[in-house]
Amino acid sequence: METREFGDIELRQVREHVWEIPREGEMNAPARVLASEALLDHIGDDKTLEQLRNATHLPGITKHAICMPDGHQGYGFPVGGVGATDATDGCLSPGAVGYDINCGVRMMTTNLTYEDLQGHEEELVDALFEAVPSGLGGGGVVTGDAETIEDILARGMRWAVDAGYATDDDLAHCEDEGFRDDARPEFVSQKAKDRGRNQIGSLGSGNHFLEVQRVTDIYREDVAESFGLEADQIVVLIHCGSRGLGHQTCTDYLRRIEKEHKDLLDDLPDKELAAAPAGSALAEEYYGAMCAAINFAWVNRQLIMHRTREVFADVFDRDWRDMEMRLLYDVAHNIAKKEVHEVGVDPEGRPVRDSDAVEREERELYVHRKGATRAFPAGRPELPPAYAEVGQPVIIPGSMGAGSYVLRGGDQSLDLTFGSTAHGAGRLMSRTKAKQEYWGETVQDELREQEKIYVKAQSGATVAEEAPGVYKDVDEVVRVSDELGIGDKVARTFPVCNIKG
DNA sequence: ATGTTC
Repeated sequence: METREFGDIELRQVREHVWEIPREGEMNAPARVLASEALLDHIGDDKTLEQLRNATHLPGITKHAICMPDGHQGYGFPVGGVGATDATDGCLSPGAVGYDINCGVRMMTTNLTYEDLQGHEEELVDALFEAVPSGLGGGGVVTGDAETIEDILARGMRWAVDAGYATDDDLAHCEDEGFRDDARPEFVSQKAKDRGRNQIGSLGSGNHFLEVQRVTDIYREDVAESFGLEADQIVVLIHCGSRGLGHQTCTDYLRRIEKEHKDLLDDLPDKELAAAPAGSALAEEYYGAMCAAINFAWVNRQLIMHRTREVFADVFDRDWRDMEMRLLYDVAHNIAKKEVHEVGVDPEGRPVRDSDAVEREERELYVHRKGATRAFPAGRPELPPAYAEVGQPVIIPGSMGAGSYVLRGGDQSLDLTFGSTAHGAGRLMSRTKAKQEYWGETVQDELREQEKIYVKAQSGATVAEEAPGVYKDVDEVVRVSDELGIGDKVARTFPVCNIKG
């Protein structure tokens, strides 16, 4: 069996695209990397593997710590990491969720074709840029008073329905129906709420964007039909998170963990893994606060989608309902969730990998997905009726020059990844390096002239940082997901208009 | 990712 070495870490190949760091020393489980040889070279290039091995030290980590094909190093726990910890005697880790709680992506379909849009690209990109708040700092679609922010945190997209920004159909096409019942706004600090108040409905900066795209390829006709996708169709992708509110919430709880659970931190190889013991008051409070920030992010994406419908109605002089602007799905890729999974256990009832298991039991776990997307196959009870028979849509954004993919949850995902797959292309170089290599305006000119992609951004520096060349090959990431059967290719899109911070 | 350096 083939092995690969990166520094002091040796990976053994289990089978194609599956690599394992064997359990040793203080590790509580082996680690696994799901990658082709080419992607593994990227993953071995930074601290991802060391961070993944560190993650296996988390109390109660079950089966494996897993790195998706687009993994790269993050704060403590790798981006592209999945870690399922026992919800009773394990831990809950803000570091394994990330700063941008419920960063995620949604796709809205339309009945427009690329032909309908051609000639209107500049008008559309200008109107979207005008209507959708973006960039660092404040300014949102709505400004919330103290009562509104509480309501948004508690009720997520249900608030948006009552306020006239969402329909029941939108709710039915969102992970968790756009609402986490476990949200506890009282555990979100006043400072975080104050930061969130004037950012309700705003894109933010960095890799966040809104993109109008056309469908170029269909890989599974029957699934695409269930998703309402066909070639040449115009769709809209919205990628953003919980802005300052989620960031502040993460910061608040990292600090409290350092103060209140120093003993646990001292036992971990990296303090940035920052976990609170399951069942502790702090774990319960963080879970309630994180769920509230999750609700905020869903409202954020909903308000941006609402504005997008208004802009399309203006530009094409038609009601958005006539253009059938429907939410296909909204997926979170920075979250933790209590989920029940079947795991193999040893004779003492301890979760072990399948090859060492004597029987299988259902366990309640905190599934941390940090830069990883839920990818549940048909049959999981969490799926909404629209996708119960076909599997959930998974949306994987590529760079602004490459386009994106729609997948559906694969039938191997529950066995391999606790029902997860990748979340994007993954960065190849740092933001600093990107700014040395690229100039924003040049990138925009080339995309427009060579690819008919219209990009408008608050900052030229952001365009340089997000240039297509700074990302890995999204096709390769998706190929691995499809071949492993964790997320199956359904359709591919290509950018038409892109706005960003 | 982020009122981009508590």
